[in-house]
Amino acid sequence: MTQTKKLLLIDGNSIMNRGYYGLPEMTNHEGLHTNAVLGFLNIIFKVIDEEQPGAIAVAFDLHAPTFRHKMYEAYKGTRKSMDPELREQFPVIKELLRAMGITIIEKEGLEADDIIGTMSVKGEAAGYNVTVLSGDRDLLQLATDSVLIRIPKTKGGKTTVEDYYAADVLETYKVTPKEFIDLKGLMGDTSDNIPGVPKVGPKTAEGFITKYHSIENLYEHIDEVKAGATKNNLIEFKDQAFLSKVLATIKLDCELSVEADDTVVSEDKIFSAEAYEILNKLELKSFLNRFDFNKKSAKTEEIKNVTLTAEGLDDFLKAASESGHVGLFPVTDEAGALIGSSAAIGDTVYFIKDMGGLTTDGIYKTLQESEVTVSIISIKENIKLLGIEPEDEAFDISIAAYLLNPIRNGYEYSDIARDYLDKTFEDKKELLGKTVLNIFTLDEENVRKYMTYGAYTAFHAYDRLSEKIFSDERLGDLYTRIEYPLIFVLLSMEEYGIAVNRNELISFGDNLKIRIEELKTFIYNLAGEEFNINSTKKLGEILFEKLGLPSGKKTKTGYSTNADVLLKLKGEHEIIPAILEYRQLTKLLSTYVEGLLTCIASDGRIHSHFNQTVTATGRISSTDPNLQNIPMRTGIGRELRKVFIPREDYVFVDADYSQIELRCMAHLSGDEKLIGAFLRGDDIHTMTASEVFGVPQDKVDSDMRRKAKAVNFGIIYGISSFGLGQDLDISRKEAQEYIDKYFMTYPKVRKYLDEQVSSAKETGYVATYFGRIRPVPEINSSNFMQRGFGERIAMNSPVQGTAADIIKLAMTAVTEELKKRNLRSRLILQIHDELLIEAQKDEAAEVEALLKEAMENVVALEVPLIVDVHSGLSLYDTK
DNA sequence: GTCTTCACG
DNA sequence: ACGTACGTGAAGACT
Repeated sequence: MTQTKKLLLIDGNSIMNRGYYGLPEMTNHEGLHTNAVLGFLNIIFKVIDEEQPGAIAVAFDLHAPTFRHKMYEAYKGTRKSMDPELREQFPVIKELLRAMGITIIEKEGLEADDIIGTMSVKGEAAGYNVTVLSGDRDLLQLATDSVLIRIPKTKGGKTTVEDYYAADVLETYKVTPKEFIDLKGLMGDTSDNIPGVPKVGPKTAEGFITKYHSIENLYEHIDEVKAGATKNNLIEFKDQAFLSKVLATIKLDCELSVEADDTVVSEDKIFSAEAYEILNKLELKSFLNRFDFNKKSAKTEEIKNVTLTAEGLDDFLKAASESGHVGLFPVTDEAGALIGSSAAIGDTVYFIKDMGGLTTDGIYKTLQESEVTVSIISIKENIKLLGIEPEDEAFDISIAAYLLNPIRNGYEYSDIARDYLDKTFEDKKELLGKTVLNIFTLDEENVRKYMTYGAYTAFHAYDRLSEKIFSDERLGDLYTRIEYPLIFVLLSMEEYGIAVNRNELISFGDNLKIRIEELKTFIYNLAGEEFNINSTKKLGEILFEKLGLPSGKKTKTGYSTNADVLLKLKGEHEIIPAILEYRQLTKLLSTYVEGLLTCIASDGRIHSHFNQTVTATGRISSTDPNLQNIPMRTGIGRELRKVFIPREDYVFVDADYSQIELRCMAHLSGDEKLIGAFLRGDDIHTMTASEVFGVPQDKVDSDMRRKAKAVNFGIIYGISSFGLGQDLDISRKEAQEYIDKYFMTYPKVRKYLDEQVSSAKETGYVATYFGRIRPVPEINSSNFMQRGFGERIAMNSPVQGTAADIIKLAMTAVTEELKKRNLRSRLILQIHDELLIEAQKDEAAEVEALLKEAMENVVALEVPLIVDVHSGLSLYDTK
C-alpha cells in the first residue's frame, strides 16, 4: 500500500492571532506571555494528530512592504500596530518551531498567504496531499480537490475545525475557490483595507459572481445589470474593483528557495530534547507529556539513591551534620499515618521505610538535636507526624515560595522545582495517580521517583528560597514573625474544629425541603411545565422565551439569570420571587446542610482546612468545608448559625475588627480627614455621606448612608464609576460625582491610590504595610480590561493584605497569650476580620478582655483598631 | 474541566 | 469602543 504524502501548511500569523485573542492573558514566571504560543500549539498538535503529516511548513508575514503596498498605498495602511504582548511571542514560537525541525518560511515583500499559495502549488506538483491551516477565510481561494483548507473555530469553548475542499467552498459559499477572489474584489475587505465597490455587500456580490463568475465577465455584461445606484457605482468604481481583485489574489508563483520535499519532518525531530526544554521554560506543561521518551532519560541520573538501613544511619547522620541541612519529604498511608520518607543531602536521596528501629520521626528528632536545619515542602502536614515544635525552626518551602510570589497556581514540589530549580519533575498526580501508598507500594518505581523528587526539591530549593527571603528584611520578618508561627496556630484550629448540632442541622434541612417542594410546584404551575430550575439554560428559556420576560444581560453561554437580573424583574411576574427564594433555599440545603453533614467527624466536630498559600493578598482560605462563608446576611441563612455550638461548659467568644480595611486605608494614605474621623470615633459611613452629600452628620438619612457605604467599599476595591453605578443601580455619571466628591473630601486617599497604580506600573508589584508583595502582571497590559483589572488590584491588595497581616499577627498573639496564661480556651476560627474562641465558661470574661486587648494592640497605626466582642452559646448568638 | 451562581469578608 | 467593582470556595449543569 502506498502512503499518500501529506504536507501541512500553516498560516503562522493568523493562528498566533487566534491564540492570542482567544485565550486569557497568561505568562510564565518570568513574565513572558504565552497564550498565543499555547493556542498555536493546541491547534497544530490537534491537526498533526489527525493528519500525521510527513512535511510541515509555517509561513509568517514580515514587516517589509509587499507588492500590494507598492500597488496600492492604503493597503493595510491602517495596519494596527501589534500588541507588544503578542509581538514578543513570535520570536518564541519561531525558536520552538526550529527546535522541532519544522520549516519556517518568510520572505520580504511576501505575505504568509502568498507563501502558502505558492507552497500549496509546489506541494501538489510534488505529489503531496496538501492541508492549509489558517484562521483566515481568504485562503479558501486555494482549495482544490487535493488541497484542503482547514479553519479552526471556537464554539462554546471547544475548538472545532471547518474543512473545505473545492467542492465544500462551492457548497457553502455558492462560488468556486477562484470566484472567491472576485467576490472579495467586489465586496472589498475592511480588515485588509481593500476597497470594494460601494454599496456592494456580500449578498449583492454573491449574486453577481454566481451569475457572471468573474469581475471581467460582469463588466462585459454590464448592460444587463438593471439601472440604479449599484450599477452606477459599478461603473464609477470599475478601476477599483479590478485593483481590489488583484490585491485579493493570493500569489501562486512566488520565488521561494524552499521546495515541498525540504519541509519533511519526523516525529523524532518534533519531539526533540531541545523543544522539550523550551516548552519547559515556557511552562506549557500540558505538552510535555508528549515527550515521553525524553522524560524517561530525564536528568535524574545525577540524583543518587540510597536505601537507608539501621547500619547506614550513622553515616547518614554524619553526612547531615557536615551539610548542616537536610531536605525531608515524609510520606503517609491512606489513613494519614507516617510510613516513611525520603531525605536529601546534596544530590543523594535516602529512602527511609519506617520499620524496625528506623523511623522518620526519630530521625527528625536526632537531626534537631544535632542542630541540622530541616527543610520541608509543607510543615503543617508534618507537625504531628514528626513532632515538630515552633522552636525547631524547620524551613517551610511552600510558604517561602508563596511569600516570594503569591500568585502561583500551587506550591508542590513540582511547582517549586520548575520555578526555582529549572527542573521539570513529574508531579504527584502524574506519578501516583490513584496509587495507594502503603508499606508495600513504597518500593514501586513511581513512588520512588515521587519521593526522590520531593526530597531533592526540599533540599535544593532551600538555598535559593532562604537566601531570597532572608536577604530582604521585610520578607524575612513576614516569614519569621507572621507566617511561620501561624502554621502552628492554623494546625491547632484545624485539630480543635467546631462542634455542630447534627440533629438540629438535619431538621433545619427537613424544613427547607418542605418549602422547596412548595416552591417547585408553584414554579412549575406558573411555567406551565416541569423543568430543572437549577439549570440556568432551561430557566433562561422559560423566563425569556416562553414567558417573554425582558431579557437583560447575557453571559457568554446564554441568558443571565443571576439574582441581580431577577431582582430587576421582580415586579414583572410572580414566578420571579419564587425562583429567588428557591435559589436561596436550595443553596442552603445543598451547600450548607448536606455539605456540612458530610464533614462532621466522629468527634461530632467539623475540622476545616486553613490554607496559608492560596490567596494573592495574604488572606488565609478555608476548605473542606469552607467555614468562612457560613450564611449571615439573610434571616433564614443566619438561622443556620444556630447549629454551630461550643462544647459543654464552654461558650463562644467572638471578636471582630471594626472597619479594618478602611482603617488600613486611613493609615496607608495618611489622609488627615479620614484619620481624624477614626480618631474621633465617628461612624465612617455617616461621615462620608455627610461630606459627599454636603449635609451635617445628623442630617444624613439611611439612604445617604447606604450610598456612602457603597462608596467606601468601592474605594477599597479600586473604585470605578461603572462598578459603583452598577452596585447602587445609579447612572455612571452620578456614581462619578460621588467618587469625585469622595476624593475632594479625602485627597490623600486619591494620592495614595494613584501612587499604588503608578508604582505597580514601574515595579510590577504592590506591597502591604508589612512588606508582603503582590505582583500585578496585568498592570501594563495593552488590553483595556486587563489593565483596568491590574489597576484595581494595585489599589485593593495593599489594603486587603495589610488587614490580613494584622489579623495573622493577632492570631499568634492571642494563641500565645492563651498558652502563657494556661487557659483551656482555644482559637477555632478566623473569618478575615473576625476571630472565634471556644472559651471555657469560667475563663470567658478573661478571654473577652484578652482578645480585645491583643487584637487592638497588635500593631500601632495612626488610627485606633477597634474590636467588638460578643459571647454566646451558638454562632448565631455571637452577633 | 468550564461555566454560572451564590455564600462570606 | 471595549465592559468591571476586591478576595475566596462549593455545588450543579453541561460538554
